[in-house]
Amino acid sequence: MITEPNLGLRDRKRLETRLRLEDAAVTLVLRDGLEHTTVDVISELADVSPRTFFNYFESKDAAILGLRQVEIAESELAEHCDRVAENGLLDTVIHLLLTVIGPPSTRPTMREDRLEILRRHPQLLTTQLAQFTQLTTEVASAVTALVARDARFAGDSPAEQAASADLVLSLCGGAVRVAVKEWAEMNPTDAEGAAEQLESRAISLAREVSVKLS
Amino acid sequence: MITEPNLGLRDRKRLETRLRLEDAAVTLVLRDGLEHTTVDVISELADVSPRTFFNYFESKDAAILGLRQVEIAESELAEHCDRVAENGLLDTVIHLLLTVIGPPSTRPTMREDRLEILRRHPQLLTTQLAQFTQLTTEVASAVTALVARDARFAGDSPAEQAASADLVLSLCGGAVRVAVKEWAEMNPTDAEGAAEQLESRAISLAREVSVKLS
DNA sequence: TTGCGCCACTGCAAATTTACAGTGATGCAA
DNA sequence: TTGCATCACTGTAAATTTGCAGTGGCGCAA
Repeated sequence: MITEPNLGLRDRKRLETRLRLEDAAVTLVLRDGLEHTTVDVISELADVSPRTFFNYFESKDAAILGLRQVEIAESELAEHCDRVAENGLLDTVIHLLLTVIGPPSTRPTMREDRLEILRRHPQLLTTQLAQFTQLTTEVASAVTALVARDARFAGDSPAEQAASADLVLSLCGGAVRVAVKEWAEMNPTDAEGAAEQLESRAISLAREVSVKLS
Repeated sequence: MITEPNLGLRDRKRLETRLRLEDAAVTLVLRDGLEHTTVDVISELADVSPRTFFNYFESKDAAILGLRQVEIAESELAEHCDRVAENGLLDTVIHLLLTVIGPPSTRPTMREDRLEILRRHPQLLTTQLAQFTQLTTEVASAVTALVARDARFAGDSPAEQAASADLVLSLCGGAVRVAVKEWAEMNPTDAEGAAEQLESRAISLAREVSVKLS
């Protein structure tokens, strides 16, 4: 059991429960197939009640695919706003994206297992796509809020701010995507603690490009 | 991990938490001594917050000695009352006593460990004694309620009922004590599932005597 | 003696989990 | 076609856990 530092007891247990549910879902689907894996047995294997399952995931598919519920609370946004002053907009948006995507699972083979599941049950791709769409929308509005609070865009019109937010999101999204791809291509044994490096790698990618373009 | 049957998810987890706390307390006291074992480290080893510790035990000593908080809820009493109709008063009181004492821990060496702790830290005997006193008092009032609901004592005065309750409690307490002593003297390897036999042994002891005296 | 820190323990509000009783969709057997 | 069972999912109240800010005792150093 990898102990997550910087996390209080409550948050650590929440994370562990989420991972137990994802592990149980993936394991059971691989063993018994999608239709024979009910929410009840997933919850039983994860040692929580079925109702708790739906406190963590919007649907059975979401647990199988590891899709997190996307909703940026006002308080959370405030934290990110504080980051803007210290670290700049790019860093903040990248941090926000990684927060939304969530920490990669502890199980090393999780990625391969999920790809195998998608291969066997292509209907899950629908859920996958829908989630990506919603995720982009949600994050976009948050980024808009962040841009509106940034001094450099303070005088712009709302329309201009929205456009800037879209561009910032594109840039940061691309940086995260590249960083994740690099991470995904790493030798699994090297993946130790790469989660933290993911953020700094994405940030330096984004900064590089933005400096070159400025 | 021994799975307890007949128990819902909520009750099973509550039992596991209690046992984790008792295990942690005994382990740490044996390793580090009584004064170096704080509630904080016990809770940390049991993976709950220190506040939760005090939801389960009235004091640090209670956890070390495995003394359960004694309080017989109205609903619990109602269940026991149902047993009176089916099984008779003696069976019911004995069942109540064993419920209050609580199921023996899963760890086989727990008894020896606690005796060793009492040897090293005799001041814990004070807590032990105090608890026994309170336990007797609490159970006594419950037994009084049970007697009051028993058809054979229905016509008696409250004073007579109270006296009968005391005698019934003495008899059943003695039976349980003898049964526990027999159990404690068993070869530890034979102690498998003896918890259930404990009750039937105590019941037959009490019945034997009451038949002989009637 | 005084202050300071550690520790046992408590009160309380907020977060989390559970039990339970639903609803609606879907498949399957009579 | 008509139940009937199963399953995904939801609303809600109650149980449980946690964080936090205490209180009070006690030892120990200045």
